[in-house]
Amino acid sequence: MLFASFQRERDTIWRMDSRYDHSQTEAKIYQLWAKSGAFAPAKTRGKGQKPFTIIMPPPNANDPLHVGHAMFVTIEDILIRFHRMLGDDALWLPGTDHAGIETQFVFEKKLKKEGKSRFDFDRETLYQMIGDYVQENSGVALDQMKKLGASADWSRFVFTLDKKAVDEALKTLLKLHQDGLLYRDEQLVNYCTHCGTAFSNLEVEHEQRPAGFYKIKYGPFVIATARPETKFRDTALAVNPKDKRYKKHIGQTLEVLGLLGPTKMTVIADEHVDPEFGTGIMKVTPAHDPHDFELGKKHHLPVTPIITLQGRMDFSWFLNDPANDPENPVNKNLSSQAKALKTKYWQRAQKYHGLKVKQMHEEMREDLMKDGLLVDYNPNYTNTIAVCYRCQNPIEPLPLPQFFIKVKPLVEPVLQNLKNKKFRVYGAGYDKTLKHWLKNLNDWNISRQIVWGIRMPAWYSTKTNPDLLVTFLNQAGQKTSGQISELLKTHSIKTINQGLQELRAPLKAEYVLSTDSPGAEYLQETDTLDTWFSSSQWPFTTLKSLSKEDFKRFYPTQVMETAYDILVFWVMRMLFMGQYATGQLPFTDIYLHGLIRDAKGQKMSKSKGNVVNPLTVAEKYGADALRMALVIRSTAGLDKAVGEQDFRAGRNLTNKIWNASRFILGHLDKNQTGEKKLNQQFAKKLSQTIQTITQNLNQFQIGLAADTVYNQFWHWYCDECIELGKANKLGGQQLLTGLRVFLKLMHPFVPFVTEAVWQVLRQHDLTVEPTLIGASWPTDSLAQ
RNA sequence: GGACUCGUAGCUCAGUUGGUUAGAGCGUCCGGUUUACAUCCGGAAGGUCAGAGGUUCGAGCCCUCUCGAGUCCACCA
Repeated sequence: MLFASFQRERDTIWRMDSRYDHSQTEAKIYQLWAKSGAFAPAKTRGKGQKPFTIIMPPPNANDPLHVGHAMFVTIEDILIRFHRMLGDDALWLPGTDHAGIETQFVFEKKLKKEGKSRFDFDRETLYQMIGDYVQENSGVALDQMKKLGASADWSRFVFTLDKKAVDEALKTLLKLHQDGLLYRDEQLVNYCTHCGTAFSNLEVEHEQRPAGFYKIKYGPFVIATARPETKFRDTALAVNPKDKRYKKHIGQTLEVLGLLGPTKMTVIADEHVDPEFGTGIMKVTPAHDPHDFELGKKHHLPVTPIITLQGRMDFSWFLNDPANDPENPVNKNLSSQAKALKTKYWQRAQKYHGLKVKQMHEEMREDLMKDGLLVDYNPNYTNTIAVCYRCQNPIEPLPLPQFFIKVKPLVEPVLQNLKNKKFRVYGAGYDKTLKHWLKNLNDWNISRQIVWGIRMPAWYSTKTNPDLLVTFLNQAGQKTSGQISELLKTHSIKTINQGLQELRAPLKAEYVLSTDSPGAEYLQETDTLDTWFSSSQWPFTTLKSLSKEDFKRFYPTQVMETAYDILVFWVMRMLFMGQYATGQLPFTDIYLHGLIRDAKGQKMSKSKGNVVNPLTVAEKYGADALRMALVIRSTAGLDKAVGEQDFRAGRNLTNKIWNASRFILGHLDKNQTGEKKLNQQFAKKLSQTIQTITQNLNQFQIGLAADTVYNQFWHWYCDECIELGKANKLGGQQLLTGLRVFLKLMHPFVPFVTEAVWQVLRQHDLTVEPTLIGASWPTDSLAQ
């Protein structure tokens, strides 16, 4: 039985059991690394040292790790350890993301359980509460990454809402503003009435959903629609200019009888209308349909919303019009028949007002039938609708003034750089996907109606914008809302600002963009920036927030490693934002890993109950086993099925490494010299293996490198060479050299067990390098 | 409708610029334990590399088509 102790580690006795027990080693090894100072690069870059920087994709600050995180930790740790051993100036910069919407919604759920909602608090208080909540949970993910062996430089940790990082991100916003690339506009935004915020186009999913399909009598026509509730605010009818059936109506203004009486509608012609679909005639609702909105712009139609931000029907436009009120004096001279009609419409509007869309459909169906306007109703029609990526509720396209970034000028240089191969994308065809996206990207809506995030630094003067709509909690905690000019008569601006919940500025409102308040009479926009706005700048805001020197030394970075499913959300945006803000691409190599699926290749989901918790696996089989299982034979861009048997195989490898080392150590004293020819062959093959693994890793063939080193170690070194050693055909020193080489080659993949063995070697003075994490990568000379 | 990807052993997947008898893990069968490891060792079965055609001295890999599976995008009201 062999005994060993850590060099200079007091009282830590290492017993080489016949089984490798990860639970006895991993925590100690991690501490050893931390103490050795290996995580951080040296104070200054050494002569001739190449930079190697990876900015970690920041996990959500309040989320525990899932298996996807384990994948990025493993791959990035492999790369960083490899380059650290190569002698590069290696930095792996960790951080966490505030994840605006995700986090706020988790917090709101918590509030709901306590019987509260976000509307019970002013935005400052709410922000503080969420901040405290995130603070409480933020250590979890970091500790878990350490358990997986992440050799990141924790001294350079950055959080997306750190003041310095925020300042850097806002500098870019001001630059965009100055360059005329930031604008405020009222467009149809993707509004989720359930989540209470707008989303960018990328955050909207399209789904086939059953929806009722209506054919409704519309004056002389019949129109087909799945959204009958918006017809009250239709502003035109559209037909294809080539459609013979309707040609004669083009340009006509017709009276159309609807559920609330007659309205006037002009028939316009547009190529966009498909004569084959439905009845070939389309109602135009610019306020609630993206295409109708475009059409409305083209034909100068008014934008008249009927659905509120809360997702309820708004008939105030009807109810506020005295002409519609049968009891109003303006209607006193009506005939009794006319009055009865007015009363019917008036009562309907009252009934409709405030209904949710779904209820509205039911009411309408009944009323349409009563009035004989419903030509056909198909309840089994399936339609592609936009749904919220978070809550899966339908997205309402609503007109709302928001801030947008013009992307075309930002994207151009990136496309050029892609064409000129200034950066590479590793991952099945995703370079093509990226190209396609860059070419077809729409302007980026960066406004979000939530508080957890970077507040838009836009300021509205209450003097020049008397029509700002403001909601705030007064000193007694009561909610008050109204136009600012009215509110200021009874409240001080200070009170309003302190209790401010929400500010809505009309599109024409003037604003000043500034990180500081331009004056006492200004109120700041209450919207926050899209989380991706700050993360798109992450590669340089992190480094800049640390120090000028760090930015200079580590930017641009080398590798961006993340899952392919956030290519367009994050990677693409980092490319164009980095290029724009710094004049340089933020990285040169993009490695996209696939998604981890369960053993049967099915997607992991909570509802299926097949979710693998990486920490549970790490506890059972060891972090090394988990890492190996995730990465071995994985391919960039392709999904990987991983299950219990893979973890077991990984665990078996760690045991194999442990026992092979145990054997070598126990047999060195026998001083075998071996046969010269076999020794030479051994040396040659060892060199070849080094070359292969090195080349694999340099070419980002990580799964192949893992597979190769696994097989070479197990089936060549152990099965063949050690057996030759037993027969005294291969020299003991040769085998020891081989062991050291393999420990080094395997270290990036299975860092704990290799380091544990290394420490035993060190104890026996069988290596001069004190730690494996700080050791040099083997070259094909055999002087290891 | 557009784009991308995949189809290799029973299952999950590798296969590095086209180059000897196509590999691994798990599973199956046979054998093995006097001391590195049964979390092991030796051996075996199992593949017309989806199909067809083409380029080539040579194709799992390159090209074309067909079939099958999946992902992403897309304005059919």
